[in-house]
Amino acid sequence: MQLHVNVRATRLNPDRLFGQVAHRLAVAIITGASPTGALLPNEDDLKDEISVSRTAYREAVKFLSGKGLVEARPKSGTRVAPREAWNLLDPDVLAWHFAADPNEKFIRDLFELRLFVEPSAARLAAQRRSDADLKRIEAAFRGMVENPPYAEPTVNADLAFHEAIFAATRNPPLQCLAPAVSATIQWSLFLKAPDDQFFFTASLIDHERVFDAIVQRDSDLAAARMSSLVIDSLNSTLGLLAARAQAGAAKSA
Amino acid sequence: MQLHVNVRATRLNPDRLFGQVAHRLAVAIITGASPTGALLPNEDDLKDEISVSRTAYREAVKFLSGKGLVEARPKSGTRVAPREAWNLLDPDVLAWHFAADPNEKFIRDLFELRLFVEPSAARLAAQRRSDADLKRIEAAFRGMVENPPYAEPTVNADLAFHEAIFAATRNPPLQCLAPAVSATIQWSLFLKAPDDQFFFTASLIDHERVFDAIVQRDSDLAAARMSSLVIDSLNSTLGLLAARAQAGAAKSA
DNA sequence: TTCCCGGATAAAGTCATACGATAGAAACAG
DNA sequence: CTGTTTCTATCGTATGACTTTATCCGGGAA
Repeated sequence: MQLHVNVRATRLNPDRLFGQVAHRLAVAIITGASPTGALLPNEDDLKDEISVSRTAYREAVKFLSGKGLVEARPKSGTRVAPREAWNLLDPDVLAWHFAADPNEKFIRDLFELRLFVEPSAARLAAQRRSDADLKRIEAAFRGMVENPPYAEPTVNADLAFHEAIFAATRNPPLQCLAPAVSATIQWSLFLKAPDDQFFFTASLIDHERVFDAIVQRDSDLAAARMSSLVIDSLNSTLGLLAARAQAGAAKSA
Repeated sequence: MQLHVNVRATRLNPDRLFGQVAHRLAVAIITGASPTGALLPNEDDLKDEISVSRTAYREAVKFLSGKGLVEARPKSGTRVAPREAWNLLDPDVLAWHFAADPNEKFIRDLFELRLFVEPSAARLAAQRRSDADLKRIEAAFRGMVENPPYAEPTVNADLAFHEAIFAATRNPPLQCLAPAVSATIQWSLFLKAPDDQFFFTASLIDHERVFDAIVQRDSDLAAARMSSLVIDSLNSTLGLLAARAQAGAAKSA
């Protein structure tokens, strides 16, 4: 069975010019290089900066404004919107964060959200899953087992596993949170220590236990086990963040 | 104290031409008038349809593509994306739904999500609230009490109440779910029966109990009471939906 | 017949230019 | 110093030309 991945992947087409411009602007905003309230380069000036036509630039801005990153007000200029206005759960916005340094608070917040949502999703999945859902979840799990730890197919299988559970909830708005879950998983990978065999094996077991509970249609068990999975994942990620912070401190000293 | 409302309100500027076009297209997509896979009017043909320049049209499409509603590919055309790709939690997408007939499944799904998230949010708020948060929540609650039932200021106060609780969680990604909660509240209003004094009073009591729990920093209590609030609200809304369905059936019969 | 390749083609993407409208600053008058 | 006017900068919209890309389709090779 084919793995379902990235149904709700990023919408920005990097092949297109406006997409590259949008990416540049977005990263500058998210890293804080363009602080809140800063005027974006004037639509005429930007020709000199990145030799691109006003059209492409404006379409990039429209794309970003839809996600709340910028606010274009006629005559006064296009400004970076305050962070409270950003749609942090948008797949593109989540993805752009990977171009910035890891923000521990943000990652913790995402895990916190995940801890609220994903156990409930697992509960619903246990109640509502069809056989097709089950196959899809199982295929994803096997993808995690059969590939080398932390390799790309393994990570994709991990993402597919969680996506499949969301899909089994039959709740489309809830499924829109899958990208946020994916982001935390990708952060773990991004931060991964070279050979973390222990955490990987533990993670596999966590996943298997969730899967079994869903097979058995035991909703409370599924929720509880998903909680454990998320907490284990959080702890592992926090460990990696701490290690990274230590390494950074050592280097700068 | 001023009520904080709509921090994360819709980003579409209805004064601008491209905004009107985006709204038109979005409503057609969400109502299903333009079904999945349908080609949007060709960029050249649309001049005849809605006499608007290609520029404005294209910017509207970019805006919608960022929310996953449409997908534009050279040579093949701009198509309506499948619903799984839509960002249903985006404030604009939620708002556009109000232009369509109420979709009971969608509203139930939103309530389900709310039931997973908002009690947890109330729990965090009880733990983390500052005095300023408390003032903001209280101001919103007073706004609900002091205005006539179902009047606009009352509804705004209701929205502000829930937004303020999300704000008190200090978790920005979680706060991004506030628009989804607001949407359910606005649906209740939208469907409201003329004089539903009973439900309104019950709702006030629910809100007061949540507020008290947050004041007392009793996180479990806050979560439990928020659950009750959401369930009561769900039941009330389902009742309105049923009444509406009955009325519709009677009319068509 | 089937398969692969390559050109025709249609649609979106990009560019340059022009003009309109208006928010906000600057200049000015009281 | 304050209120008013003028002016400019900047976004919004329109238009036409050109570029890029993916699909379609037909022809030639296996």
